[in-house]
Amino acid sequence: MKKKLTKMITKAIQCCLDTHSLPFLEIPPILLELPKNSAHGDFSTNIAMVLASQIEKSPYEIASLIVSNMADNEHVIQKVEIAGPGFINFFIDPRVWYQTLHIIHELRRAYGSSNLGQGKRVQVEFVSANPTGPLHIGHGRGGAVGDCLANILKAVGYHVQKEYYINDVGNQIDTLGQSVFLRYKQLLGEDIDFPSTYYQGDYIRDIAKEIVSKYNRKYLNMKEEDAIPIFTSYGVKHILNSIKVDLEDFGVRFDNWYSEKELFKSDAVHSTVRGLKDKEYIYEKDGAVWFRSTRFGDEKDRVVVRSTGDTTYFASDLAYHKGKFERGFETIIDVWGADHHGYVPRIQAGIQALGYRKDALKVILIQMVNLLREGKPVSMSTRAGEFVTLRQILDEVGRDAARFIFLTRRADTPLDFDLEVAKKKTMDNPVYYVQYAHARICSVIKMASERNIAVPKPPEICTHVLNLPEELQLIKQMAIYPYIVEGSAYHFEPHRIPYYLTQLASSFHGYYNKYRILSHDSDLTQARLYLVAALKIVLENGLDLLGVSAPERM
RNA sequence: GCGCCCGUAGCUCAGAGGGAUAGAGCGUCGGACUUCGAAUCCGCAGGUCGCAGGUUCGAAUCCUGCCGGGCGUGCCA
Repeated sequence: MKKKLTKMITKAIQCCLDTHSLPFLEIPPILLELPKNSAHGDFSTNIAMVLASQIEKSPYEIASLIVSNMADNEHVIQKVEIAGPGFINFFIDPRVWYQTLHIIHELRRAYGSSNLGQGKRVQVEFVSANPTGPLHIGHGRGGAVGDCLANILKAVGYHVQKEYYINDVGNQIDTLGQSVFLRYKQLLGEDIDFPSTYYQGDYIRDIAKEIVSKYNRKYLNMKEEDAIPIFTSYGVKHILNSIKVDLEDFGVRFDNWYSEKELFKSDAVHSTVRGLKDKEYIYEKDGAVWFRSTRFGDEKDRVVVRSTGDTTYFASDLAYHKGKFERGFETIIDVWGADHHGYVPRIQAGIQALGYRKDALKVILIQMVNLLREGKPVSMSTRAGEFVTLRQILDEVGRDAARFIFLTRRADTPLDFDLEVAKKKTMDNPVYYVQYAHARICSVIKMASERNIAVPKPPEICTHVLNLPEELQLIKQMAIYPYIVEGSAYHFEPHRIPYYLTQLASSFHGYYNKYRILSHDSDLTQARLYLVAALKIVLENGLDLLGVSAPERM
């Protein structure tokens, strides 16, 4: 519909140019918006005002010219008005809106999908928590956003891969191995002074216990430098496994798990540094090796090889991102915690130095989650090993509520997550509001079928009896769903989907309370069933993008 | 100090490539179930969009400066 109107307007302007009723000018992109106020029509354009700034004619005059030159061959427009400072408002013929019901029923699961992405390859990397401890609530938010974003991009026609980057080498991992080893010795009766810089959580002890029960005192007699690597890899494997289980239960499944260790094995880290050296982006100072990121706008140069000879995390990241492009992704998306935002300029400098476009990388920053219970903050201290894990959230509030709440607010604003509110089944918690709309529709359809009324097929339907303002409103809302998905993809903003779904559910609940779907009027009953069945499809598709279930009963 | 993000109703937040009269939910108060699910609906109240300038036909939205909050600013990850 939008495309049709755009085309008609463009033609009308072209027509004005041809007849010289408008002076020569370049036709700017025509923006059609959906007015908030229904008195302003179904679509509205400001094109006359935009043109007025280029030529000496009043917006009203230009608008009149455009309108009088418009050819509505398909009779889709019911009425056109010029209003306000020069808006052209279009009122669409209801028959056109009824078409969208047919489209929804025909496309079903595919309704809302498009080919915006044209099959371009995109990678979304998210969560990527270090395998040194269980996932916490912040990872949950990142997981929900990354997963949903990937779903949305897929829906608009990108070829998407979801990846988890495993930082399985480096200081933190070494510390993990040492922590487990010390707990192991402690369990076997040695008197141990456990350093405060080591991982304090109970899960470390659990891993040590497991090793004791499997291997008993075997590693006690071994030299420490031989034993610790064994504890390290055992710990990593164990923790990574529980991370996978948690994510699975959270409904997040990755296409690929990428190991930093493999990056070293293939010599990618060092060869990336060498490659940069050839381009003179690398120099030595104070015994360390530096990357000249200031060349690309970073505030200072960054170390890639420490004076100890160890490469930095940043060096790995350069190699990792280079590899992403080499694997054929045109766009790569990194979902990071906002506390890493200072890292963005240097990694962007990096990919430019490696010869890729700065905007080929999009970093989505996820703000922190404030965990509350009944309005009061829940204390969390990573160092003391006291934190609320994603597992606990899943057990307490459930996957659907957790995901929906994570996705309802913009990623870049801090989020208050109240455990008690998340369990409530009221409008504090819009998950159930949306799911309830879906369940209600299922219930109505079921009731209808018990009365031997099936959801009708398109040719049997008299959609024109759907002439209530609420019904047209619902149809129009469903009609914009594909635009919502596209906009959400274009701006990398998943939160638009839950917002839309809540509005859609609200329109439905209002309609449902005011009118009856099943009545003695057979035509009307059929038409309304057809309407709500379409609504059910849209709700399902939307919830599916969020990774939230659409229950038939609740 | 410098950099990034955020300041919208009492609270939590939307506001869709500048658009017309800035919207929801919660909370207050008052109403609606013998009829398709009351996890719902309807109504009332609530605002100088942090402040001050600028850009223009038009700004919550873009630019500059200030104020307030968060985060970052390692040869840590």
